[in-house]
Amino acid sequence: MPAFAWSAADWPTTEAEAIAEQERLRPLVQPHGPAPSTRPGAATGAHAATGGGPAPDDRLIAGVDVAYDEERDLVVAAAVVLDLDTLAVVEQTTAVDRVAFPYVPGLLAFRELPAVLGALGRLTRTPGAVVCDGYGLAHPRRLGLASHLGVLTGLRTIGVAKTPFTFDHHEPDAPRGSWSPLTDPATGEEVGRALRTRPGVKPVFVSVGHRIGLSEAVDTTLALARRYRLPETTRHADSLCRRTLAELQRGTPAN
DNA sequence: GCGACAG
DNA sequence: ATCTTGTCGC
Repeated sequence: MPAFAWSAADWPTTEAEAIAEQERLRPLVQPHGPAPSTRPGAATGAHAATGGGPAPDDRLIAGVDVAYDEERDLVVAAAVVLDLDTLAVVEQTTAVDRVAFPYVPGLLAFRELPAVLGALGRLTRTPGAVVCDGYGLAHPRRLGLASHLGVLTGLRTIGVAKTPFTFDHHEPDAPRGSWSPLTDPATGEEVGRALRTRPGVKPVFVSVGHRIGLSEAVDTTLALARRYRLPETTRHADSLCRRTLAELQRGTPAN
């Protein structure tokens, strides 16, 4: 899945520019996405969905995550592709980059996506969907990390966050699979779901990224989180980017 | 102005 | 996210 077409030169530098970019991309998010045969390309180009690589394989699902070394201004991203049936790792890649943006609630995508796009671009296979560590439509301007990545790549994306952010929810019932609405206190609308992936354990927060519905996003999350609270995709991506950052630091001791 | 705030 | 000790449990 060759590198995606995006120029670092156009990446927002200020919060105002970043917010303007989110408003520009927001209308490009697709709820369920057209049938494969009529599916338009991503916002940046006709064949952006695969970056010019192989067609998406719905039997595969990817997970992405990043780790930081704030002191050296470094960010390491990891992309791990799993077989949706066996949850076996099919392929994994990493990418190192300079931190391109500070952490600002609501603008997380500008901090993490450059490196994530780099890792995804190194994959040989094209997954049918990508699970992100964060939110999708559940966002102040309805363009969280997951939705943003989806619009940029054309790939189907899902957002699975570990905390409620600024949203409201009631505790889901104890059984695995139970869920309750995640609502935006500002508008009252349902922006996602608090989902119990493990009996009696703190829920995860699922929201739609791009080209998928909330129910399917929830089903996919449950399929990926059987033994642990978090999806296997994010667990693998998390350990890989941390491991990579650690050995990178080991080779470049403190200055 | 103050508090809250994905990762 | 990262920092950071010990502790309970499979």
